[in-house]
Parts: sequence; structure tokens; C-alpha cells
Amino acid sequence: MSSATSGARARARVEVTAAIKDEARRQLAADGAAKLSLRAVARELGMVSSALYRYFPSRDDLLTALIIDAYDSLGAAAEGAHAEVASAEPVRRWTVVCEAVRSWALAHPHEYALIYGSPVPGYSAPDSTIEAAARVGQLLIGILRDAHQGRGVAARPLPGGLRPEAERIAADLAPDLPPAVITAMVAAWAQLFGLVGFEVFGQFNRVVEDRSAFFSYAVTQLAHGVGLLEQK
Amino acid sequence: MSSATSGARARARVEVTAAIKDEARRQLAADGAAKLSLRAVARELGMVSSALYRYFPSRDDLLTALIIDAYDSLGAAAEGAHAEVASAEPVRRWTVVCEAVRSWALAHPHEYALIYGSPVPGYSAPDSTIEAAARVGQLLIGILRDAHQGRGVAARPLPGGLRPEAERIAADLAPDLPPAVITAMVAAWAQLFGLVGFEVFGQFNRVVEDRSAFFSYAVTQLAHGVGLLEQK
DNA sequence: TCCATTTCAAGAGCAGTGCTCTCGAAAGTG
DNA sequence: CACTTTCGAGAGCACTGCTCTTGAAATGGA
Repeated sequence: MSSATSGARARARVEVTAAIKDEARRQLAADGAAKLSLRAVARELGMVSSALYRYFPSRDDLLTALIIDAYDSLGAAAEGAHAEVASAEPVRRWTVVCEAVRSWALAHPHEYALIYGSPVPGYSAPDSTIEAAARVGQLLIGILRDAHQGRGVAARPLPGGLRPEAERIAADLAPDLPPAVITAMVAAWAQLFGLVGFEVFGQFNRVVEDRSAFFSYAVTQLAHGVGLLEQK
Repeated sequence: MSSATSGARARARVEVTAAIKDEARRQLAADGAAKLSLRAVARELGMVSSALYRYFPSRDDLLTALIIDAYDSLGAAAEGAHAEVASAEPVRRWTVVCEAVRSWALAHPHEYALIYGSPVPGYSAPDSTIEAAARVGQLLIGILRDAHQGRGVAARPLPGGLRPEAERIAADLAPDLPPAVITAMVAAWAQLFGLVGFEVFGQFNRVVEDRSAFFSYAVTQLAHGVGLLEQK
């Protein structure tokens, strides 16, 4: 059967591709993206460097694959944590998602740097990444939506100048939510990664010591800032 | 005179050192830190690469020098902008400083990435950077201090668990301010760079369009979050 | 089954990198 | 004037991403 035989080839191909990504991820976790070397990956896999180009046309393409995986890994971590408290009150669900993001980032600092640190020079995010990148945001939107339906969110007034932009953002992300809420949420989204980034990248060194307590306080403030009300 | 002659040598040395940094900064601004090449810098300066090691013992040392300069440049930009509104009300001073940080970051994206993006692999910030790095934070603290003396800041209660850490932070940064205020300020400080980073690094692509309006709204919220009161 | 085509690993090679070492010519010092 | 320090130049090492060619498999149609 042609499908079986070519399937065997295809299977071998995905296996090698996966092995390359795994080894690349290992090196990434160990030394960071800057030191990820195609030749070292090939060497570790017992193949010659030029053979690797049959699977990834360039180093940047390998990195792109790792970026997408990292977004997925972070998204899965956040979704998994959220699922365990899916029926809790919104503020709790919000903080749990934020804590999951932080935990993942601390456990995978180099992968975090890959997706939320300085962008790789020549690289511009291909469309394949934007879906994976949006998962955490979607999660937060879902929480706000539930809270909104249960009247657990109080939108604060927007400054007049921001009205058109806020309506545009809301139309794109969540037409069923008040523009003021979704706009505040986008700001909180960025601010969340400011908090996480400062901790992962060492900006809190010699400033914040009890970082867990500090983070948990900060994301609770963030939740209140988007209008989520403590209830029950 | 020995001081004059050796002064001539020393002068030549600082001149060459400055020329190297200038050319390195040019390449950094053009292509980013990853593509900064010692050999290319030397080539552009008409010297051979090995000669450059008389001035910077390694590529990382050159980068460190650029990092310190970037912190200083950002700090100067923020301080300069603040000086022009030094007598305005606190919320305005706060937003002006934030806007200055954003403007500087947008004008110098690669330098911004150098100091607030992913840290360089082997590199750990030497003590010489921490002073330069603190300038924006000091500015924000100063604004809060003035507002506090004018009763223009309302501290929100801290969760009990954060109390010891908040007092530690306050003792380090501003013993004359309420721990709740200074702690909220540290969070806002990190969140500010989350907002700026998302814009500079392209995370707002296809999400936020009118970024100036959005940013100005977000940092005003931030000001209120730390307890700054709008006053006439 | 045989043959043409496609797929792939291997090797050599190119241009570039950071960095080290040695050497000789300056410049400053007693 | 001799002596020492400083500095630029050059060669060279080990490494990188990437390309090209070559030869051996695996695949698929006749």
C-alpha cells in the first residue's frame, strides 16, 4: 500500500523532527536561545549538521517551532490550572491563571524569554503563532465574560478620547463585553507580563524578596482594576 | 610633565573607547544586540579586531557598557521630561514620566530590549548597573513622596500576609512613605514596563491600534492604583 | 520484478564569529 | 639613553549558519 509505505517514511520524518525539537528544547532550557546551535543539536543526535536542514530550513525556523511550542505549553499550563477552579468565583479564577503563568515562566525562563523577551532579530511572528499566543488572553476574557453575566464586574468609565479605540478592541476580542472592561483587561494582560518578566529577568533582585506574596497581591489588585468584584 | 604626557595617552584611550562605543551603539540600533559584532565594529573603525580587546576584554563587556549607557539615557530622558512639569500635580508628573519612558523605548527599541528584554546569556548585571537602573524608580518615588506630604495619596490596605515584605521594601526604598504606597508603586513600576514592552516588542500587533491613547489611559489607571489622587 | 524518481545523510567548503598569542613599533619613564 | 609599558597588526584556533555535491537508500509505477 502506498499510504502505508509513504506513511512509514512520513512517520520516520515526524520522529526525527520531534527528536530535533526535543534536543533543541533541551539546549534552549540549558543555555538560552542565543547559544542554541544547529551543529550542537545535530552532533547530539548523531547526525551531521547539513542533514538537519532537511527538517528545518534554517535556525530561525527551528526557533519558530520552539516559540509556538512554548506558547502552547504556557497556554496549556494556564488552562490546566484554570480548569481546576473553573467553578470558583471570578477573582479566584483570575489569580489562579496569573499564578499559573508565573509558575510556568519561573520553571521555563528561557522559553519565557523566547516568547515575551526581546524578539529574535530578523524574526517576525508568523501567523501560526498568533493563535497560540492568544490563549492566555482568551482565558482571561472567558473569566470576565462569566463574571459579566453574573454581574460580578463593574466597568469603570473610560476617558472620552479612548472610546473609539476601546470599541474597536471590544469588537475584535469580545463584542459581548463592555468596551471599558475589555480595554482594562488588555492593559492588565500586558501588566501581568510586566510583573512576571521583572521577576524572571531579575529586575526584582535586591528589591522584592517574598515574590510569591508580592505577586499574589499584585494580581489581585489587577483583578480589581479590571472591575472584578470579590463576591460570596 | 608626567601627568600631561600620560594624560595625552589617557585622553587618546578614552577617545578610542568612546569611538568604539559609538560605533557599537550604531550597530546595536541598526540590527540589535544579537548581531553586534566586534569584528564589524573594528572594521568600521579601521582597526583590526584584536586591537579592540585592548579596550574591552570581551564582547560581553562591550555590551555591559552599552547597557549602562542605555539605563542612563532612559533615566535622563525620564528626568528631563519630569523636570518640565516638576511643579504640576502628582498624577500629571506620574503620567509624564511614564510617557517619557514609552517614548524613549519606541525611539530606542534595541537599547530597550537590551535592558528590559531577555538578559544576555552569561551576563549578570554588575553592581555598576543597579544605580543607573534605579533612576526611573527613584523618580516615581519622588513623585509619591511629594504627593504624600501634600496628602495627595491614599494608601490602600495591604493583605496581612504581605505586611512584613511591604515593610522591608519600604525600609529599603523610602522609609518615610507608607509601606502600602511604596509596595503598590513597585508593582506599578513593573506593570509600566509590561505595557511598554508589549508595545515595543509587538505584542499589541493586531490588538491595540491607537497605542498612544491606550497607553495614556493605562498609566493614568496605574497612578490611581498606587493611590495618587487627581487634584486641582 | 525492474527501473526511474524521490528522499535523505554525509562530506567538503565558504564566510563569518569571539578570542588568544606573538611580534614589532611606538610612546612614556627613570 | 636605556627600560618599561602600551598598543596595533597579523596569524591562527575553534566555532557558527548555511550551501553544494555526491552517493546510497527507499519509494512508486510499468
